[in-house]
Amino acid sequence: MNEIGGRRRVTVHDVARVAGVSLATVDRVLNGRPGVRAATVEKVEAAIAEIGFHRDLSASLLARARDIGVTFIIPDGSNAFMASSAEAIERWTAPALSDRVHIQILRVKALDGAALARALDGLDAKTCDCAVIVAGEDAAVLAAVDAATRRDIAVLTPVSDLPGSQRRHFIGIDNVAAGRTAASLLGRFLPQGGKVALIAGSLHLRDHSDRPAGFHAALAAEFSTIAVVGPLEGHDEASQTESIVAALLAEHPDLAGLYNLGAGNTGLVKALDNSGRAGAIRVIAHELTAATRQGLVGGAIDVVLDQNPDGEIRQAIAAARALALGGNGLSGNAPIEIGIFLRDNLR
Amino acid sequence: MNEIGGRRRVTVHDVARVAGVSLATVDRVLNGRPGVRAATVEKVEAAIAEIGFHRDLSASLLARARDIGVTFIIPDGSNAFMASSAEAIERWTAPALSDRVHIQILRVKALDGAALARALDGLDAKTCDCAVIVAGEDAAVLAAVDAATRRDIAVLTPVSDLPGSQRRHFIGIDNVAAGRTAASLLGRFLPQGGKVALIAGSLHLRDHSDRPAGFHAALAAEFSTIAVVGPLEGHDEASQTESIVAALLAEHPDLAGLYNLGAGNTGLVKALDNSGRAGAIRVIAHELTAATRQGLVGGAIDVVLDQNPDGEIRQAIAAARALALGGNGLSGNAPIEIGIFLRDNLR
DNA sequence: AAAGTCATGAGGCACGTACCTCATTGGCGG
DNA sequence: CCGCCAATGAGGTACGTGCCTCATGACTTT
Repeated sequence: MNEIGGRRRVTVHDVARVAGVSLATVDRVLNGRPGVRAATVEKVEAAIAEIGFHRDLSASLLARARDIGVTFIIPDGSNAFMASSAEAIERWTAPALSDRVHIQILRVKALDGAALARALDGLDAKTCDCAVIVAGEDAAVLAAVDAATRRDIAVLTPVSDLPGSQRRHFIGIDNVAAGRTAASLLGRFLPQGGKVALIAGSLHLRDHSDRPAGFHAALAAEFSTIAVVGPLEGHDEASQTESIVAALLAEHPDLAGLYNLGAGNTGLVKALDNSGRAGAIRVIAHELTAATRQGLVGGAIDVVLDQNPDGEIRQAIAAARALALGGNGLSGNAPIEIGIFLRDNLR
Repeated sequence: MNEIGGRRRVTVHDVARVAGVSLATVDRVLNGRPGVRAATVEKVEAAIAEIGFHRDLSASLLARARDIGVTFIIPDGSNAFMASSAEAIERWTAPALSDRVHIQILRVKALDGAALARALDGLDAKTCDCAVIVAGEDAAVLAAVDAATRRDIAVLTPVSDLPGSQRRHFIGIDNVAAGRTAASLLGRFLPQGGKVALIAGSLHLRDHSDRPAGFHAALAAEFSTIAVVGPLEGHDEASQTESIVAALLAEHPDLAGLYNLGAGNTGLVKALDNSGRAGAIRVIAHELTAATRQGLVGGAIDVVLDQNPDGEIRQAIAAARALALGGNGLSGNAPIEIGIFLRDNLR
């Protein structure tokens, strides 16, 4: 009794019966194989719509000879966000295996479009149904993405979108909104107005250029009493960020707020602590990592905006599964929300 | 070739071979059927661990004769949060069907423990593997939950925990942390200190008593210059909340902040707009609904704390699937985070 | 010693789909 | 009219697990 509440499950047999064709023909239509007249295809599709047939993913997955392969290509290096993404991927590897999704991680040199393109080109459609990449806007990468798509490998681009490419799906936060949110919080934190510093990492990645745009726009629209210093570039690097912040603090004794939209937060916290002004300046940073966590708990950082890598990974896996199983992969996954963390709601 | 990268899938046959027992015995162990000596059980479990066997959910689901039934029992009435939960449930009904999860919604009278208990008692294990309920701390409900658990129906309690029961899993935000977060934000919004009003709904539900606890604790610890007015009870009702807020605003011309931890936000926004002081008072409310959305966009509300019903529903479905399939259901689902929304990061 | 109980083995069918091979049909051109 | 080919039918096997029946051997009870 494959039923709940007395209704039998609708199967391919039902489709065949209603359409007045054989099972083999239904199968040909369902799996896009050749050898069916257009008129017959329509009959089958009408029957599918009429009785509300939905392919049973369990049986489908069981019947197809091979499992689903998903390859994550992530930048190598010391970037804390990427490290936590990698952790999240590893955390989900075993559970995904229960759903016959095999996960593989490939590391490439950070910010090297050519290397990423080579990695993409090297993917074999036999062992990889779906690639998940973090890419800058690079011509070589765009070409590689399109080539992979033509080889029947779906490409997902979390974190940073690739507008010009054939990518199937974007998973990630709205970085303009993130910048706006930082501005809006700082504005409310400083009702008297004041001087606020903006620190960027590299402007190469799209997410790092969207954020300042949103930040400036929101400040201009709502908080005209706040003046912005910068942007200064910390190159996502702890020691550089530390010296920049230290210089900044020395130069502006009246600094009231600070927004670091890049990485290198270890340096940020160190500089603030050393200056003795931690807690007196309202600070917003990005990505929940060991460094920003410590900053929150210690009081040097007020708010952390987070991309929720765990959620992104989960969604990427779900989307990959849906894509590989013939769905469109877009159904029913909400966009990732911007995580906002204070000391008080740290998970 | 059921493989990726050349490694064959580990099946029950492999377990049987490695353990040196028959397939039937492995099956008995895996599905908790009687008739196996303890020593043999250990042999099988050792083999499972050794070769890393994981039950194939697809095949398992396919093999068992019936699908998974999940019943959501939600309070009837005009509560906006429940309405958006119901929407989220309906949104996920179709996608869940692809995974052989049948979703059913049962509505009971709000805040009526006896009615909820009756609904739970009426569930048949034949058509329902898992019930998801929102319950107050009621003796009748606790008993019904335990009874359902004994009938092999797993019970999940999102939103509001039931500490004394046999519930299998809690999905929901940390409401003490939510209260702390509201306090922490208001404290930072009002660096000069000031008077802040606290409005509660009913203190019957656990979430509504946890929030003020966190709120007061955080204020006391970090923001001693802020004085609290209240708590006043709005009974989660728009008209009552409106009159309370109107009276409050009239009585305290110097009110600087407001935290409504209950529902009835339509009334809150109306009272603020009518007073002409919307935007001049920092306001924090709960649950992203049409009313709070409007408040955010219009400027009457600064921040909304949200339980993310969509995420909760998704997790409840996933947990129900895992539970019904013999897993423990707890693996790999992060606790729900507190959503923090400003006008700038509205989704 | 006979009868009974318990642990286990052996094997088979079912679930719904994918994919394969081998007929069979009908229409077409030569 | 014959042969060719495209379209379709018929039917099988496989995927990995759940669940069922029946047989067998060992050990206990009377």
